[in-house]
Amino acid sequence: MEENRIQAVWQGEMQCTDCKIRALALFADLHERDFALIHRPITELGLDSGATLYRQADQGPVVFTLRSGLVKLEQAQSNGGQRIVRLLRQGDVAGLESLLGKPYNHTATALEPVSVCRIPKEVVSRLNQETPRLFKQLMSRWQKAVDDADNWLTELSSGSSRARVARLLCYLAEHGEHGRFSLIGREDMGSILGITKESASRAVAEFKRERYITHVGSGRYTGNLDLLENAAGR
Amino acid sequence: MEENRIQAVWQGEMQCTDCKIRALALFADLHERDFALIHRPITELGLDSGATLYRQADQGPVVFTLRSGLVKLEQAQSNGGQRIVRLLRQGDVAGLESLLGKPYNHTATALEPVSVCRIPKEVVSRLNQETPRLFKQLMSRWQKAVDDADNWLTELSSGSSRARVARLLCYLAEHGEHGRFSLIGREDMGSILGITKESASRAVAEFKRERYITHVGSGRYTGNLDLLENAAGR
DNA sequence: CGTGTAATTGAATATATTCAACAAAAGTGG
DNA sequence: CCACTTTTGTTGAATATATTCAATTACACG
Repeated sequence: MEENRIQAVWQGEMQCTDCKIRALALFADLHERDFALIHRPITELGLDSGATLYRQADQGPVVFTLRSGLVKLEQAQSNGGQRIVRLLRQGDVAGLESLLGKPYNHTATALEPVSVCRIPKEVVSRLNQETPRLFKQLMSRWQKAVDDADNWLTELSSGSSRARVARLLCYLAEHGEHGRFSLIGREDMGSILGITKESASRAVAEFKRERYITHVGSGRYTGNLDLLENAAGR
Repeated sequence: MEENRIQAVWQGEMQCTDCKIRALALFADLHERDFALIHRPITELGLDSGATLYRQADQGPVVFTLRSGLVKLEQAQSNGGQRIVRLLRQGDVAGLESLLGKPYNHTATALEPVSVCRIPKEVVSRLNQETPRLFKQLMSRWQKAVDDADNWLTELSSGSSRARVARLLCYLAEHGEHGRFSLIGREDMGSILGITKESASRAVAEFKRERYITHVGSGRYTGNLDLLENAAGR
C-alpha cells in the first residue's frame, strides 16, 4: 500500500552494516552492536523519475535517506502555487519533521531515478535513546537542512534570471559526476529560482548558444565553470 | 570584551528557574534538579537597536535565546551583497550551529531593542547528555529554523514586489502586540524580499496612502489584515 | 511515424531597477 | 531647545528586465 503509493520499482530489506554509503548516511557513526537495536525493517527502494516519496501534510511514519539520485522538495504557497525549496542528493535526509510527530512539510518527488532507504521513525527514536552516536548525526542533518535553505535563498533567489540560472547550472555541474549532469525541466527551474519557465528557457538556450554548457549525448551536459560563475556574478 | 563587542546596555546573571518566558524558551521542559547541572553562567543582556549579537564566520562559544525584540539574520552572498534570511523573535534561538562546533552562519543584528539570554554551549551539551528533556526542545528549534526558512522562501520571495511587501506587513502585524508594529527600514525590507529599497518604499508609501496601514503615533502602525492579505494574493 | 509533452522564440506589455532630486526624520553639539 | 548635518524615505523619469500569451519547433515514446 505504502510501497504502492510511492511507486517503487524495486525494493529489498537492507543490511545497514554493509551499506556502501554509510559514511555519508544518517547511521555513519553507529557500531556493530548498535544495529542489534533495530527491530523494525529498513527497506531500500528504487523509484522512477517523477515518483512521489511523500506528500505535504501527510502524517508519515518514516524518514528517507537518499542513496543516489536527485529529489525535489516542493511546498505549497498561500496563493495556491508550489515552490521548490530544496534539492536533495546522496546522503541527504528527507522527512525529519516526522520524528517530531509533525506531518511532512513538503511533497518529495524524484527528479531522476533514485534509490532511498526507508527508515521507520521508531528505529531512529530507539537508537537515539540507546546510543549518543546517532544524536550528533541527527543534529548535523537538521543543521544541513537549515544551511541548504539559507544558501538556496542567498544564491538562487537573488539577482537577474540569467544569473540565477547560471548559479543553478553551477550547482548541477559541481554535484554531477565528472562534471556531467542532466538538465532539469524548465518549469522546475522556474519554481526553484522564482522565475517563469520561459525566462528559465531563454537563459538556458542562451547558455547553450554561447557554449557555457555543452551537450555530450543522452541528455547530459558539461558546463564551463569559469564562464558560468562569471555569468552568476562572482 | 565579549560584552563590549555586542554593545550590551545592561546585563545580569539569570536564574532560569524564575524565567517568565520559560514556556517558550529552549529550557521549557527542564525540571528543578536539571538546573543544578548548569555550572557556567547564563547572562541576560539588553541590546540597543542596531547592536550586533555575533558575526558570520565568528567561532562563538554561545547560543542566544531571544526574550523580547526582533533580530535579523544576514548572510553574505557570493556576489558580495548581504541578504536577510530570517527574522527572530521571542522564544527563537540564534547560533545553534555553534553547538556543532561550526562558526556562525549569519550576522545577527537587533532591529529593535532586544533582551537575550546568552547560553554557553557547554551548558547545552551537558544538559543534553544528562537529561533527555532538552533533546526534544533542541530538535524542535532546529526544525523551526528549517520551517521558517522554507516559509520565508515560499511567502516572501515569490510574487510581485507589492505582494511581497504586503506579506511582510502581514507578518509584522500578526506578530506585533495588539496588531501594532514598527516598520522596519526600507533597505532591510528590500534585503528580506529580494527587491530594491526603492521598490519597497514605493509599496509601503502606496499602502499608507490606501490606508492598508495606519500611523498610530511614535513610529507605530496598525494594518488592515483583510486588505493586506488581499494585496498579498491569498 | 504520428502524437503529446516540453522547449524555444517573438512581440507586446507589465514590472522592477537605476539614478537623481528632494523631503522628512533622526541625530549632534552648542 | 534650536540650528545643523546626516541618514532615511519618497518620488519621477528613463531604462532594463521579466512576464504573458501565442506560435513554432524539438523530442520522447508508444
